[in-house]
Amino acid sequence: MTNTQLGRVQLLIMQVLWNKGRATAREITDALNATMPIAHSTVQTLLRGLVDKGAVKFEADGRTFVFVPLVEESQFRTTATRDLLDRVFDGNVTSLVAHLLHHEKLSRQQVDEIRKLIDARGKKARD
Amino acid sequence: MTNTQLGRVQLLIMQVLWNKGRATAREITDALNATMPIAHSTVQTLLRGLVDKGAVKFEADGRTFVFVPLVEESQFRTTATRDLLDRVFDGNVTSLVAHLLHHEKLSRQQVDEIRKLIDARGKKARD
DNA sequence: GCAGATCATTTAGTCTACTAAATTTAACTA
DNA sequence: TAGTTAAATTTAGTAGACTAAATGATCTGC
Repeated sequence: MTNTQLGRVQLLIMQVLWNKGRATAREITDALNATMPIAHSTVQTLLRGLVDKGAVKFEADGRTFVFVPLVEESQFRTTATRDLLDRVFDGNVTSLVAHLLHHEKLSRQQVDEIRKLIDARGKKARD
Repeated sequence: MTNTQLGRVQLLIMQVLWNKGRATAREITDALNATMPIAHSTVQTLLRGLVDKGAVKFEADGRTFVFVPLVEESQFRTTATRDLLDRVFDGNVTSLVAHLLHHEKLSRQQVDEIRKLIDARGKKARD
């Protein structure tokens, strides 16, 4: 299940799980409430949806469930990035990078860091 | 109105408009039907939504409407990219670029091209 | 002038995500 | 064991995007 579409709040829940590794519904609710107001029952409903999607599994611990992410953050990042690429940039990675370089603020440090990434990548470029 | 959220099909409609500059509902329906089946009335409904959002305006030409994009593609790309950046990459451009370099296939030509973009960008980097 | 075509508008339904109250179930505690 | 607490489940509702049939309005050719 490497291709998982997530809703806005579902993604926030996954981020808590990626962060903690595993968590109960209550812990997730509390973590989210540090930033935004959300009812516990809402979190539970969304968690059920994530289980249905196969993004998360749960294990019984006494009478409560502990939720564990099945999809990894990097998998999700790939899905989400490819979605942007396909929908908005005609599948063209170069065109997305060009957009970032032209329209997002970058410090000299960040530009240097990106150059290093390119150099590293260049060494192992295929075809 | 530089921050426009668009639905999946609404974006396809906008892409036709960006392409042609201006078009009637019928022309848009025909263009979309080259790729996917969609009813003319669906296109008209979505166009009304785009007008409500301020993404598009229309001019009367005889008894038909000619639609004209108000939001530019590059504006939309900025919105969509920033959305990905904020939701998925913690607002960190470098981290998105790193992801692209690690997880998307790139030919040597593409890597070279990206390096050129960086060099050009590096020359005018602020702070 | 009217038949057929074409356009815009109205109406209506589905689906997904989100929201959370209300209810039920289970367990601990005094 | 009765009562409180905390969990899970059920139920219900909203909103946005998408879908398109049905209806209404206007033009065009004959």
